[in-house]
This record gives sequence, C-alpha cells and structure tokens, in this order.
Amino acid sequence: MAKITSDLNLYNTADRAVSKFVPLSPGKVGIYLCGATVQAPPHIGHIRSGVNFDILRRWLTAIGYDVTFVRNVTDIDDKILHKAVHEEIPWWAVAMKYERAFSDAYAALNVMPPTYEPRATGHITQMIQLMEKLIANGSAYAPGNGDVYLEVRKLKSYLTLSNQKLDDLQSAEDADLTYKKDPSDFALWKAAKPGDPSWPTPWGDGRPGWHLECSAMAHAYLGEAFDIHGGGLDLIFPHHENEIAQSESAGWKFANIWMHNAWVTTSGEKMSKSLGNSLQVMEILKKVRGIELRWYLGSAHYRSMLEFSFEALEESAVNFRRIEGFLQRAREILKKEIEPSISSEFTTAMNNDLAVPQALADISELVRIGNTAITDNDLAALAKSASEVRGALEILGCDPFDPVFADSNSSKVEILDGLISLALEQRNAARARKDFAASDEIRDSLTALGITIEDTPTGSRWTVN
RNA sequence: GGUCGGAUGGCCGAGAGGCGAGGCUCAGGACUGCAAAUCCUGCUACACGGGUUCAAAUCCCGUUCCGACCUCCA
Repeated sequence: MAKITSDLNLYNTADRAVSKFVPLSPGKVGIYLCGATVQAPPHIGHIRSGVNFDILRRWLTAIGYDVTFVRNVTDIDDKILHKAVHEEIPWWAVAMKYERAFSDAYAALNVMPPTYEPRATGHITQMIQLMEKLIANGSAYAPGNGDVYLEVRKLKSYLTLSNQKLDDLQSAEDADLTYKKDPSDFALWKAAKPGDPSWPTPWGDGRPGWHLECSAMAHAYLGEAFDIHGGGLDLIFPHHENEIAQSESAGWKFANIWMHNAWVTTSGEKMSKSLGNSLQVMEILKKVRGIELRWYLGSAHYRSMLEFSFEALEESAVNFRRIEGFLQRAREILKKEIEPSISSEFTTAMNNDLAVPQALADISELVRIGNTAITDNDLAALAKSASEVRGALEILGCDPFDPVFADSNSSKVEILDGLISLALEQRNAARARKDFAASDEIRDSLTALGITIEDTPTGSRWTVN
C-alpha cells in the first residue's frame, strides 16, 4: 500500500517509554505473541489481546512492512491435564477442543490467522536442544529426578522487564527445595507423573514448562533476535522474565521490543473465571455482531484497561452502526465500490503508539463531513471521506464490506429486496395520493418485522435492524 | 514488603503546561406529510490538599481511594 514511513513510535515495556520503531532488518518485522493456553473457551479478555495485536500487524503491513506474525498455542499444561480428568476425555482432546474454540472466536472477530501458529507439543525437539545448551553452559541443571531448572542466581541480569529485585519478591511459601537449588529457580522441564503424558529426554521422561515453550518456538520461527514480543500485562512476570532469562542464557538477543495489552475489567477488576460464562466470546456474539464486538474491544487504547459493560458495548455498537450506515449510503450514492485510503490524521494517530481513540475521533469527523457532502450532493467530497473512512476501518479490522463479515444469506437478501420493494411501491403510491394512513400502515408493518425505512431525496431505502 | 498502573462530564473514553478529542445518552432546532437518517446548537469534566508558573486536568510534594503482579493468567 504505502511506502514505509519512518516515524512509527511504539511503547516498549522494557524501558517504559515510547520510542521510534526501528526494525532489526529493513522492511521486515517479526512478532511473537503469546497465545492461548487451550484449557477453556475464550472470554473477551483473551480476544482483546488478539484484536490489539491484529491491529498492530495490520498497521505495520499497511505502512509497508513484511510482517511475520507468530502466535503459539500452549497445548500441554497442568490445567489441561486437570480438565481432561474432569471432562473424562484425553488431554489432547481437551486441547484440540479449546484450540478450535479460540480459532472460531478469532475468525468471528476477523483476527487474521498468524503466519505461523506453532503448538508446544510439536516443538519438543527444539526445547530439548535449548535445555542441552543451557545445561552445557552451566545456566541450567537437571537434579536427576527428571526435572530441569534454570539457576536464576547465576544470571547476570534478571527481572529487568518488571524492574524487580529477586530478594524483594515474596518467597513462595511452599517452595520445594528437594530438587531446586534456590526457591526462585524455575522449571524448564517437569518430570513425568504417573498417568501424565510425557516425552523422553536425556534427563528422564517429562513434559515442557510453559516458559521454555515460548523461547524455543520464538527462536524456531523468528531466529535469535526479533522485533516485537507481545502478550497480556500479566505475563510480564514471571513468564516474559523467564523467557528472557532462558533465551539470553542461550546467547540469544531475543525480543527487541516488549508490548503488553491491558485487561478487560469488570467493576474495576481483572476478569476472572468466577464470572462464569457470560463474558465468553460466543455468548456475547449472541447480543452483538462480531464486527461490533471487535469495534468495542479495539476502541480503547491497548495499554488502557477497558471497563466492560453491556451498556458500553451497546453504545459502541450504536456508534459503529452510524459509521457503517454512512459507508452503505455512500456506496449506493456513488454507485461503485469505495476504494480504501489512509488519511494523514489516521496515520499520525496510528504512528503514535497505535492511538486508536485518536483515530476514532478522526473517523467521526470524516463521517460528519461525508454526511454533509451527501446533503450537498458533493460527490467528490463524499468519495474522499468515504474512502478514508473505509481505509481506517480496514486497518481496525472492521471494514463492513469485508467478505469475512458478509451475510451468509446474501442470496436471500435479493429476494428480500424484491419483496420490500413491492411494499415500498405500494407505500409510495399511497404517499403520492396523500393517503398517509395507508402509507404509515405499510411502514409500521415493516418496522414490526425489524425493517427500518428511510425516505431520501432519491427514494426510499431499507435496512434490517 | 517489593514492582507497576489507575481516579476525567449522566455513561464510555482520549489528552498530558495555554487554544475545552470523540462517541453514547438527554434537551432544543433545521429538514420531513409524520417518521427515520442527517446536520446544527446546548448540557462541559479532570479524586483531595498544598506548591511551581503569566498560565496546571497535565509538572512537584503530600493525602485518600481503586486495581494488577510477586513462580504456569490475555
């Protein structure tokens, strides 16, 4: 689309500041996003992370970068094993079931499939290689029971991302020092327990620790150094600190920039599973369309907490429908597809650490200008504003004309249009003879069916609510 | 105890020394046979107490309240 702009600025958690983005390799960006542990259906907090980083990816692509986007699936984990017992199905069936649930949710919200979507269990070889390296150079140790630990006190630096001191941490009250040299040492690999799945290693049968997976997979797909590592705020410690510890101990540069999205909150608190099922993506999609949920989740700045309520969701959907309605009217009036383009205001906003709220203000202004152009019958001005609105929505993943969001009953829409046109002909005949009782009766009947009629200078148009 | 973040109008949500983001709601107006849609106008806020400054929502000091992480959470 556009040529690469050199003035994208991003916030880096590592130095708590916004700075100019400089790719490691000109024209290319590698991103690793910590994806889901597939042990439950996704709630809107999970999917917000997906949406936020999807917007980042789309913007990087729009300004000309060749983006490699990796989002992993953690398909082996304590919770998955527990769930398998609870649901009385194999652990791998649990993982597959919820991986599909996540995929469905991502698809419903138009989150693009990652370039690569590695599963942890598919990368045991790379993990063993990494552990061999860490043990060989003295960073890690295998106490003999099948576990492998990283020895954090040997690190030249640790906890730099969260800016903590090792000795300030509240020590785990139940740290088991049978095998660990220090309570802070963390498991790279966990010895097999009877009945649990396991893989053979030189140190005994076992399964991967969470942190090790991500280092191994990021390395496998993006190399020893890559541009952006993302995830939720709550992953900073311990997960990302431990990824850094392992990867730097292996001699890798690892991530250049760390980006973290904030949570969706309810009553000011981080969402938790105790809230039940009501905030699962698929439940909310019974109330609003996918494009509307995406608009809502994307509308706050990615580093700000988003306080969820159904009222706010509905308000946001109303706002979106106004913009969508404008684009539909514009297409009808212009009698052609609207070519997306990027306004300079939108570019400025997005280059400022993805200032989506600022971009939204610009979109509102463009819609107002466009609607005024419709009133003034200024087709050139209408085409320009509609084009810039569509271009912005495309980056935000909310283009109403995107086939992803197309009505699956499009063939029936034509039939519906024919039927409603018949009714509107009757109504217009009644209006022509000033028989408003009859014309209103037709309109009321249509309204009762959920069809809204608008009379415009060029005739009546209809929309389904 | 350590680390990090937050408090903005009826609601959501930006901004980060001056010129009042934007949306939603509500009220009034224009247009319309009436509506709908659209446009215009109005309602105009920065937790509290000090301080710095010509000027503070924004910077500094203090206070209150809320939240997150501290070893497998997006």
